[in-house]
Amino acid sequence: MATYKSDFLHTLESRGFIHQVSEPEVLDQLAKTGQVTAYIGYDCTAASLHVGHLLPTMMLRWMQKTGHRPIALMGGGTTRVGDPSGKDESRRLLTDEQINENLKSIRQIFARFLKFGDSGNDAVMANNADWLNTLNYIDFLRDVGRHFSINRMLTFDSVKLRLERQHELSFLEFNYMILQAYDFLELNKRYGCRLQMGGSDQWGNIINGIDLGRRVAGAQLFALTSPLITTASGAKMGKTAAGAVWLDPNLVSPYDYWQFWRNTEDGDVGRFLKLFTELPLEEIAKLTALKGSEINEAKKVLATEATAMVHGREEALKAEATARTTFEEGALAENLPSFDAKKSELEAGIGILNASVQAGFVSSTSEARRQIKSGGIKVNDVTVTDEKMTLTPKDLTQEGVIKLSLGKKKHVLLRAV
RNA sequence: GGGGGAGUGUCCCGAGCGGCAAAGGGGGCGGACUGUAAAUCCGCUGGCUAUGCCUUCGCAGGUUCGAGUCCUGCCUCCCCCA
Repeated sequence: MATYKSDFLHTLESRGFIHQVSEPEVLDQLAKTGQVTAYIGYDCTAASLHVGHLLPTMMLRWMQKTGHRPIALMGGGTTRVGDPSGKDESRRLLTDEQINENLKSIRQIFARFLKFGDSGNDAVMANNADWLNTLNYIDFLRDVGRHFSINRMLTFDSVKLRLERQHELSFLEFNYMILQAYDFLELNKRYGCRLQMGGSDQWGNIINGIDLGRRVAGAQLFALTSPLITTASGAKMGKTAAGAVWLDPNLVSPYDYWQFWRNTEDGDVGRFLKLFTELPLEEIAKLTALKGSEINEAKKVLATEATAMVHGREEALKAEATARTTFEEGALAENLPSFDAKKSELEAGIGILNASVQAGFVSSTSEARRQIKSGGIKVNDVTVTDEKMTLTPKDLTQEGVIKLSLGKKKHVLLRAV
């Protein structure tokens, strides 16, 4: 890889964000001498962003930090179509109301990463529904459609794979790549946007936009993609048993978010520190050099930094402290997740099976039974052996709570109210 | 339109002579070992008021003491012919 002269590309490169860049020298020169505007597209199929969105969002953040202007493009229009890339089945289509609601809540999450506004290199949030929804079909075909070769489109992986595997690919989905190319063109017109970034699977789509821009507007546009992130042991990143790791504190608490990063595999710590925190590289190098179990210190730093980015430093430190008391001191931490139980019910005795379900770490009493059988459930750090056991006021600790645990990592407090 | 094939445990893939809560994987969860890691090994992986009861094999009926398995109709997908 070339060594970049611009802060922007140099930073991305040295932190491991770059997979492919089109015309790297030209882009580097542009970024060095002036302000570049770039965008990344996000779909709005969910009401929150998750860990998988973190990497592209960090790219936007670094962009802004190095003096350039980021655009977060919300796919309010394209979400109505669905990207076929890498999927065998069509995405379910969402209603406009759903899409708009999702947009609203996602907007708030973005505000934590980027400074939005109207001046200098303030970030812009655009929504492609603004231009896609009002498209006139005939005009679009004539102005844009003529530049796309079906022959060529059929060779793109996203299409080819679907066809080879004999899976359905509707015309609607087939158009996705055209719309995405059009987005690039439109953002170029509206904001002078010249660079589109995205995951490596977006390369083909981005190139389409570049071609369209050259043909229609005579613009020189650029592509930059980031590598696909998997864990050292090959699993997809950001998935846990409970599903996606959301960035919304109402969906995944700061404590759980901290825990997610704390449990990073050894082999990923260095890479993740570079990608998901803003610590200087020298410091990361020091942390990565730690051997054996000392690497746990690096994981804590990763967890706290990553959590601070999304939930604020205060929440991050609180999560760190809670983890320290719970795991390292074996003591009871007040800030563990908790749920309430009525005092009267507790006096009558709450069955451990039901309590486990209420605590949220098992989904049925049957599962609770199984966990007890294999020694996975603890009350106040004592393994439960009898599934008929009941919790009573006697089990309350001095702090007035009962600590329920599943396995070694999941702890929930029952509070009597 | 004609001929052939497929749809299985609501995470996925996939076996299944009429006795089936249904083989085997993957994934996940728990246990052991560790360092809240990985790898490895062991156990579990429909629900419930639980030595029993209830609900599951595309959908709806039927045959049978008994149906994932046989029959009929329907839906969806794929292949070949038109």
